[in-house]
Amino acid sequence: MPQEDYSAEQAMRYMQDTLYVTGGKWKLLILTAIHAGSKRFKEIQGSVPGITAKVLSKELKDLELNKLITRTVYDTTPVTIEYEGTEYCQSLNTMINEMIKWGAMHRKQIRD
Amino acid sequence: MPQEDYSAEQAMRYMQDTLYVTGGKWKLLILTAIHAGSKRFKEIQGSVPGITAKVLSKELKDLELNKLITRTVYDTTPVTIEYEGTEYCQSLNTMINEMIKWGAMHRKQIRD
DNA sequence: CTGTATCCATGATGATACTG
DNA sequence: CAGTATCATCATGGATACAG
Repeated sequence: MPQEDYSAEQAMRYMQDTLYVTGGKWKLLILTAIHAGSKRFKEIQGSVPGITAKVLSKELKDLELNKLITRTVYDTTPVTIEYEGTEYCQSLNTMINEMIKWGAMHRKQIRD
Repeated sequence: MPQEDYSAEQAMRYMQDTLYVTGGKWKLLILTAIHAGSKRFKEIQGSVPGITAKVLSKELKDLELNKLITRTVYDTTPVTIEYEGTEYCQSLNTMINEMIKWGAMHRKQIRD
């Protein structure tokens, strides 16, 4: 039984909060892509396997609403749009890196 | 731009692996409940707000298949069944704790 | 390029009742 | 207590076409 910093009820609420913002099939994958350097719509779509434009569009809006990314329109011809993680988004870095690390470890495990 | 331990493609694959095992609406909440000490079916159902017996039953089977929990039948009267995290499940502790910590921080932020 | 609109299929979930 | 069965509903996502 691990010692926790929070009660079971608190832990549950906080986990729910985290999942509310980052949960679902795509958000963490999109953040991973942006985290890794993708900025343009097509670039992100290329990085996230299987995502369609419709879904990516909706998810980017959600992330923007939650202040995790910014959408900047550059007045070039044709217009260029860049998505970037906000400063606040960086608070997710530790968590995201832990998830990636676990996935790497897990992949090793199931291969053996 | 943070320095990463993995290439963008690797990071994406590993994140996908992690989400494959722990993703979806309920798995991390169930693991949080078990992590916090819940063992019995009803206990877990009581800890995870809104989950139905049908869904919990299915999710517990998935988690068992992925070797994250064990299901033990005790031959009492009436029969007692306990779910517990495996040793392998403990490798998720850091990640889960980071998610809970982030939720706690985020809740503070949005309150202000 | 960066999306939006529409239509449709599917899987996930909810409600309720029921079993060993 | 610990689930399963059945039916209905609903959100998610896929395919395709189209727009600024």
